[in-house]
Amino acid sequence: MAHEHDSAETAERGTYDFAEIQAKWLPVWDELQPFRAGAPGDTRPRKYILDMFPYPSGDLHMGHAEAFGFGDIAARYWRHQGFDVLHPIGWDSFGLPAENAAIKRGVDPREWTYANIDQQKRSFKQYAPSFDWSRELHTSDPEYYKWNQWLFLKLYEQGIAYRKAGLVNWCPNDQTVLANEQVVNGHCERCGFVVTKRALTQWYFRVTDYADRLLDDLNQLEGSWPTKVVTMQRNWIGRSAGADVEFEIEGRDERISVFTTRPDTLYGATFMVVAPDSDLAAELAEGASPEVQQRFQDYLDSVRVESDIDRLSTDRPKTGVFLERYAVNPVNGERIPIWAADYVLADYGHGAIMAVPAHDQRDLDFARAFELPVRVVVDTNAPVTGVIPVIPLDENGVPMLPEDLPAVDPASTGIALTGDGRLINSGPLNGLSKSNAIRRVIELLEQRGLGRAAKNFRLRDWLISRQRYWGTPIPIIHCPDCGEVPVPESELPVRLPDAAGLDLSPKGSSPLGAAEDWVNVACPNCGGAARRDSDTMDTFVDSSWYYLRYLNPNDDERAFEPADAEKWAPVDQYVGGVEHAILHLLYARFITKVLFDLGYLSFTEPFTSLLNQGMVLMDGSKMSKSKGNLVEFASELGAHGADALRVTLAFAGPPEDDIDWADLSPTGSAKFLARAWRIAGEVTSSPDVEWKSGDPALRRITHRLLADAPGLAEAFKFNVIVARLMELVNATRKAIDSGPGAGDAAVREAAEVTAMILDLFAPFTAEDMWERLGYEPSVALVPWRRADPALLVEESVTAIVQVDGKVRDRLEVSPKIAPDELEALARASEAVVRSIGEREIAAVIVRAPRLVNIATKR
RNA sequence: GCUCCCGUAGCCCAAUCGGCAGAGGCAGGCGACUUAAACUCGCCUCAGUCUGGGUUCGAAUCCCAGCGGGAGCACCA
Repeated sequence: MAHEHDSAETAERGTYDFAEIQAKWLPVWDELQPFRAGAPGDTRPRKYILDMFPYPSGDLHMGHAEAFGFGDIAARYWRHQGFDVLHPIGWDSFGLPAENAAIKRGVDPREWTYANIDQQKRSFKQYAPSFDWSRELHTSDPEYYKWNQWLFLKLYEQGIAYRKAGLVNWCPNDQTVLANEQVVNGHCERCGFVVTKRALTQWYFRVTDYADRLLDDLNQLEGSWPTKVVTMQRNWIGRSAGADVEFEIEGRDERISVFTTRPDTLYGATFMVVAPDSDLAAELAEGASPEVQQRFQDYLDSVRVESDIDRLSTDRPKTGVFLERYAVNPVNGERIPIWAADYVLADYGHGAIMAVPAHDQRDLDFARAFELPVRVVVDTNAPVTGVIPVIPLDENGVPMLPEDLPAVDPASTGIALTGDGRLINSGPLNGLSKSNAIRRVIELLEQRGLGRAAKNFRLRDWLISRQRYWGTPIPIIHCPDCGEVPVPESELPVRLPDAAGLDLSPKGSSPLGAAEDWVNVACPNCGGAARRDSDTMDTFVDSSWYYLRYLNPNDDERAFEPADAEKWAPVDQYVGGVEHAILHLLYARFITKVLFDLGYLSFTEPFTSLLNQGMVLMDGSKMSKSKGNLVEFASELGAHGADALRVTLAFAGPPEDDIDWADLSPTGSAKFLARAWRIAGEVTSSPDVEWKSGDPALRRITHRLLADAPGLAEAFKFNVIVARLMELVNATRKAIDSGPGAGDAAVREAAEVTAMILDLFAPFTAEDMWERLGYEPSVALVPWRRADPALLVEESVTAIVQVDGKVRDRLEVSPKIAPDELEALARASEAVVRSIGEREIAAVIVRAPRLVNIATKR
């Protein structure tokens, strides 16, 4: 009998089986398409939620699961809030891995890439993020990269895209050039090889023209972008203010300009240094004696073989060569020697500096190494107006007079005096503070035409050409007669030639150059024989504007429709890894500003809000096959199901924190989901039940969650929402088992709210619950239920009574209690009276209705 | 070396404005159900917030110093 009863009950309630639920709902969603955005006539307000699109590596891993999970929570949340949510997905499908696989295994990079996309897409479908798949795009499709080329031509017209010769970063492993941003601590950002320099002619985007705006507009992003990313971008752009100062050079007609942030120390300049690898150094050396020329040449050779990584080591002894040439200090006419030294960089400022060893540590190190004079021009012990002077104390704690201060001679201490102070030994600047002296000396220089206020950036122009196959061909034709000729827009796209028959192995020049049929063309201008530019674009060009292509990825008339951009863009919520803090995000900001200037966009920042998810670690370190700590996404998915994985990752902690898979329990998440799901099957009331008749205690918990969840979601506190859902499910369980029972209206209400909110984290379970509760799919489109304000106020609150900050009593009072009434109750409390004892009351702080603190005299 | 972030139960994490340190989970313990086990359900244990100062009626929260961990930058004139 008992057995029979059990099976009857099981048949009615069922058992939670994630595989069954997944298989049940996937086809339904495919049919219903609840995540299609921008339906004609849809009047809902719009939100654009975007995940950084993936490189198609073939499989999803835990990092994807986490990142796309967070993006999906946001997308689902805004849908419940009544928004028409655009949540697209696509593939960043150009790039080296495809090419390297082709070289290694002889497969076609295109086939390799698209096979990977197929596989990864199948994984995605299992995980069920609420993507609008109808907008899927591939950057390696001609339909996409055509518009990359269009963008290039627009930039070319503006003079923003240009070609120049220069020393560029070179990765000897990938056999290609790298942008500055792709060199991390002297290593290739992709493969980790040590980067070297090569003299090459390459294509650049003039991002430095936008440096000021890229920096200043970061202020708008503060608060909605992670502080870390904003700081990193600020540092990367690296604006510094100072002056350009011109020095006459003996035996040279033209003056040399140097940039300095400390023009106030101009009287302390005792020598000049030029970058050995600059044209300037070569020219100066030419005018010197043969021995000097030889020594310079030897030095230059030794500098050239140095990799960046050597140059980066900070406490390396200073090296250099005296060029036996002299410059003239514009303010005091002093003759100072000119040296070539590698601590001065050729591509920053003017590739030359005035050296002030007393007040700059690097210059001081150099001066001490080569016994050059050191002259102090700022007395850093002197008090400065407007600044409270810090007067040093002697060993007895008595303030020291300036004349008693220890001698601080940088030449002997080896420590440069970089602080503020009063100018000395500086003619008209004597007595001024640092900032006043800077202002004054710039005035003097400007009057005499020998200098001016100036600013400089660490940011360099973006090198965008690559000598590799699998990328967007640069739409330029080189004609012997006409020079650089842009491919006419009507002839776009310039399609990539077939890989078949091409040697893709890295040679330092583009494989496209060998595709004779492709590379040889008639000049669009004169019709003569000409050659296509055979370089391809950095894939960061592809991703710098893809967010706009999603608006209508099939538009073959234009890259995007400005009216669509007006409707949807900028992106309301962008989600992705912090590894793109500089690269991708800086480039996308830059291109957005360019498109704004060209009149295609009405906004200047692409991503209004940014969420950087942390990493998924295993046993404290990054997962990798070689470490043997790899947790496979596919096997976890098979073991626990998509929903349990999503809940586990969302619950693990704040999204921006790194999480350790070893600390997590997908089994625990699955148990929670099963608990929630079972409740939906136990509800016996019908959907038209009167909510108000429900148990008030349970309703209060439900409505508090309804009220709090939006704030939590918008602050990305997804882990807290999951915890609150668990609390609600526990309370509902209790209401069924030992409270008003499964038929109570509050139980149904709690179950429905659980399903609605659970949809953010566990869409399959939520959808199934929704059905069990008697509704049609999809729960994803259910509007957020409004919290009843009446249920948010407590009937009574616990007021705590403190004496000298220590809790002595608790009182149950009305939330509307008057402060003096509460104080009277507190003073009457026996525990409080006992605690105060004989002491006299000094003050009573009342914060009705929560707290009374009685402070006594001590 | 410089800058920024973080230190709360055995572990992962909560804690609107400075106002009861605990919401949730993991692990652990006890119990109910079971012939038994699993599942499920119920109950329980556990910290005074890294250390030392300071401000305050009151500090996990604000300030200073130190210790520990993480990140970024690192010859940028």
